[in-house]
Amino acid sequence: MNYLGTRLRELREEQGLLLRQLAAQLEIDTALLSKIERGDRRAQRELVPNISSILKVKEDELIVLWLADKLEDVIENEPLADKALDFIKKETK
Amino acid sequence: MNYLGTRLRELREEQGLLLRQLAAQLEIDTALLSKIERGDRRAQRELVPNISSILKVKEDELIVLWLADKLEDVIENEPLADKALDFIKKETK
DNA sequence: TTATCTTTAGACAATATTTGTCAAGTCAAT
DNA sequence: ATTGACTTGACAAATATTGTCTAAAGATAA
Repeated sequence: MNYLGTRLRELREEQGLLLRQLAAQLEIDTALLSKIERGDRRAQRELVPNISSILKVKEDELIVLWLADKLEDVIENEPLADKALDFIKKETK
Repeated sequence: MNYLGTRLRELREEQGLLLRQLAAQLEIDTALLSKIERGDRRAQRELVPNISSILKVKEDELIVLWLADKLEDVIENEPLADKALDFIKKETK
């Protein structure tokens, strides 16, 4: 899964921006942005606010997606993922 | 939070084992085991099955705790943690 | 108190993982 | 066939994590 990257590509295309244009604004390499959108790399946490302001979308939305990607990285291929999620939801409440 | 380490210490003490005894069986350094129990280090994923067999507790229980610790590492200090957890629970269902 | 045993702390080393870069590649449209 | 947009793969650089060693702290008994 790649929630953030998928959403970024969607937003970028909606706004008719090229990878290199958005990459330039974010001051990152075009290839890296391509990888982020495709889920080959994760965006740095600090990049998310920049992205949200450039693409004019609520920061919270993107942070949730970024976190979801990170959570997925932890639980992928883990049969007990669901139990762990329940556990932690219960614990942190 | 340190779910796994807390539980390990509990189990080890119940069984009257010293750090160095358990560490020896796990073939890890005593100081490292101390850190794991105290949450200063995370156990390696592959260690969990060994631990469960030595302490004679169901592997699943410890894996859930290990995963919970890892999930916590991702969401700690994140105000949107709860939303991300909900999101991913919904998505992976 | 001192001697001994267990556990912890801290600095550092060793490893592993993640992120970033570059150059070359594909693919579509012209 | 050239150009422009994007992707890929190998590698480098940067970060993060895990492990080790030594000394210190804490407890307890002699």
